Amino acid sequence: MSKKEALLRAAENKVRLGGYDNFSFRELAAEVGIKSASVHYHFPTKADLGAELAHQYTNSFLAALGDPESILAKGENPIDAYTQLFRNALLNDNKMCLCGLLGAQGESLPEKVRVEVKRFFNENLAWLSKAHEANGKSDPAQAAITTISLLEGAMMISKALNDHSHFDLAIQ
Amino acid sequence: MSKKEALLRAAENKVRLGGYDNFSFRELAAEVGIKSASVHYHFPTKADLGAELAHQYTNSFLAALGDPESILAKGENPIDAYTQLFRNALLNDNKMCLCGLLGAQGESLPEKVRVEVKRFFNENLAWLSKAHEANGKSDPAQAAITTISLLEGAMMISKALNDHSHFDLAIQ
DNA sequence: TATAAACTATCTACTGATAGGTATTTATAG
DNA sequence: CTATAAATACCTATCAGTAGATAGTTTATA
Repeated sequence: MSKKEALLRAAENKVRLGGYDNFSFRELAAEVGIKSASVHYHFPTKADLGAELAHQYTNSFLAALGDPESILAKGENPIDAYTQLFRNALLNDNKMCLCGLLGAQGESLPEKVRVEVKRFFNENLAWLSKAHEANGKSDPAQAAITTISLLEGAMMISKALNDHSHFDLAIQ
Repeated sequence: MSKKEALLRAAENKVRLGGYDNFSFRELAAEVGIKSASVHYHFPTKADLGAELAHQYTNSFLAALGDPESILAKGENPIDAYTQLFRNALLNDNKMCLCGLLGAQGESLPEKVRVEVKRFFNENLAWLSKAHEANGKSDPAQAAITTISLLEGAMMISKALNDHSHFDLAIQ
């Protein structure tokens, strides 16, 4: 793993635990074994790092999802697959959704970070609409916002109360 | 309004826009017209301020809700009343739920702040359970976590996308 | 020999926090 | 009634620590 990748992974951990202000170039540098000034070689500003982090996070998330149609073709419910992806993020990593946390912080973020967070939610809503439509839902757009709201909210509360059983109860 | 109250109101605005790190004693002091050192007279540490803020926020929220039984006695659905309280917080203030944001940041917060955030969610879940039970729901605890998850999540996404119509669509 | 990836050294700005001082008000004891 | 003590609510000045960022330099790679 390159230093640049290592910096992004270290930043992801910190942001998912405490938000955009929860990492500094000094901390990241120390974790990957370089000096803080060198972080600026890979990312000119903190906003650049944050934006690239959110961008990659969105890409990984979408890649892990695959296509709703092909999930359905395998005889699985794409909404269940989506729910499980969230559940794994919470249970395996024991961390918030990166863009969930950044979304809540939106007003205080640099513009280029906010743009990437918006992209995450727009792409997710599009995916979920497609999935609900494939499931024959009468109002796919409404079902989409309901699904992602429930999952993000349940994740947040489970983290706040430090009890993942709330998540499992919410998604029943 | 006393300086202490003014400090808490100023802090609430900042936290609801960007989280716990989004205010400093200097900023608060400047806003209410005192010096940053004087803020320490009212709140020994930043954690003390944060904890008192979350505590008062929870109290105000519960006070605004009233009792589920008495809402029902007026012929209204307590869950609708609860939903409207969230909606007003989003539309009037155009800000996140204080404890929603702090809950997501949970891992990076001082312990005494985290305790107050937990209190917010436990009290809200208790209220919602009572309300759903009064409505004759078969599993009030599950309905409660579902309700609050949906509302917190919808609020977060509406803020992230800067479009409150998502909230209204989600609560239909 | 050019480029990439790091370095050292330094800057300004801001953070929460503390020590110690100054009025003003309130409560208490002679 | 008054002198004194204490509490309230601020102040100035300052601290050590950390923040993001920059300029200029070195080292390694291809």
